[in-house]
Amino acid sequence: MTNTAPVDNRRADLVRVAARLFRERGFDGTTTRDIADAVGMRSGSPFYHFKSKQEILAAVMEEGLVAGLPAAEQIAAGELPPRAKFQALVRAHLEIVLGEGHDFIPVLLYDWRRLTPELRERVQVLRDRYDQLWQDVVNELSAAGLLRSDSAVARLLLMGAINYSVLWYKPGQGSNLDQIAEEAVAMFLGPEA
Amino acid sequence: MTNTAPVDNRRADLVRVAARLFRERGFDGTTTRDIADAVGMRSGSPFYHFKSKQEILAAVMEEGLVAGLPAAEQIAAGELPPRAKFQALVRAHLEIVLGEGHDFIPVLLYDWRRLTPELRERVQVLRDRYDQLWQDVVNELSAAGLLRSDSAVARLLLMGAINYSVLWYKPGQGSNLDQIAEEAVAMFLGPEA
DNA sequence: GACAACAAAGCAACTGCTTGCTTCGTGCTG
DNA sequence: CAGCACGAAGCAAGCAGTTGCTTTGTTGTC
Repeated sequence: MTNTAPVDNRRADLVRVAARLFRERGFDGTTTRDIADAVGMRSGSPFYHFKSKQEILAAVMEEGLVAGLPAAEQIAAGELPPRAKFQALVRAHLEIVLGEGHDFIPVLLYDWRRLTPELRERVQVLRDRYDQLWQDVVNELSAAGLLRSDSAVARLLLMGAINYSVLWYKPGQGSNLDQIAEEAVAMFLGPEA
Repeated sequence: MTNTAPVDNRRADLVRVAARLFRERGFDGTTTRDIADAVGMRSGSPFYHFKSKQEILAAVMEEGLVAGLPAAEQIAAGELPPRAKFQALVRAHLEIVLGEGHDFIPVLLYDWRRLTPELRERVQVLRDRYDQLWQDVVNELSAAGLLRSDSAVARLLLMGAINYSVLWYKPGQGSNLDQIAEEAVAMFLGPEA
């Protein structure tokens, strides 16, 4: 097997390392020198791979969305009954948001406003797919009588409850992801049929 | 009527203006010069009133908590039945988080991590009171059979759903605060008895 | 020898904060 | 009441460090 993608390893390194730093310290709290240091480059070299610091941020967010979408889309398009499907989606989302090494989506949640309008629009395209996917599942739940509403507000409240966990979840302390997913589903959908 | 409190108006101005700027642009996205400009001072003058930029941030957060706590505590200590009490608390919290000119708590949610450990500890004292108050109401709901769980995770999911609205709510566009409060209560507690 | 992938060096703007000084109302004192 | 001290509030100027980014040179590789 020949090496079909020999390059771009350093670029991928930059994105991965930037994601971690952005998550830990925030976008403004991370300098391009920090990122360069963390991958063993000099301070100007990242700009060979990216036009600007903001482009790195956008790349981090897109990486997270591209990596997370397939699993979520597979669940949403699957044949599970509504409640099980919802639980699977919640669990997958928790993994995306809180899983070890998964720094990309937290960065998106934290530093969305730091993107320039153009870059925001670019990333929004992927975000829309993710939101639509959740809306579809919410509509299914509502149609099955498991949820009171199928409005966009209902979806935003649900996603908010889960996304907000980036602010309080500490791995290996308190509930684990499975337990949180169960508790969330129980709270939103009420007792099991 | 003589002017009994002539002073500290400028300091209060600084806090109010800083809250607005911090909310709009974030803590790191706002310079001390921006704040000085907005109240008609020169760049160094805010440091007569505050030791550091971080102290301004802490003052903003404390202002928001001190202003919001009385109303919430009154609701929590009141004699309303559990469901009505919860709805009132949710509505009051939405006002604190989304109401016009209420920039203080959004700043707390956005830029909590920007505080130094010492200042964070100081503000946390007030935050704890607010969290405990919510936990009490959650426990009441659980005891009344209206909620599946009285765990801290349950409270965090609830507060997350509501707090997350700072990221999507646009005044005068879509649902208003009353409607959001109703929808949230209906979703969490299920149909009315 | 051409190109990808950096290093080396630095620029220009910005940032939080400090320092020395001025202005102005207030109260005290002779 | 004149004269003065004094503290609150802020100005003017600038320092020292940081930041994103650019420019030019170098090196390994196909």
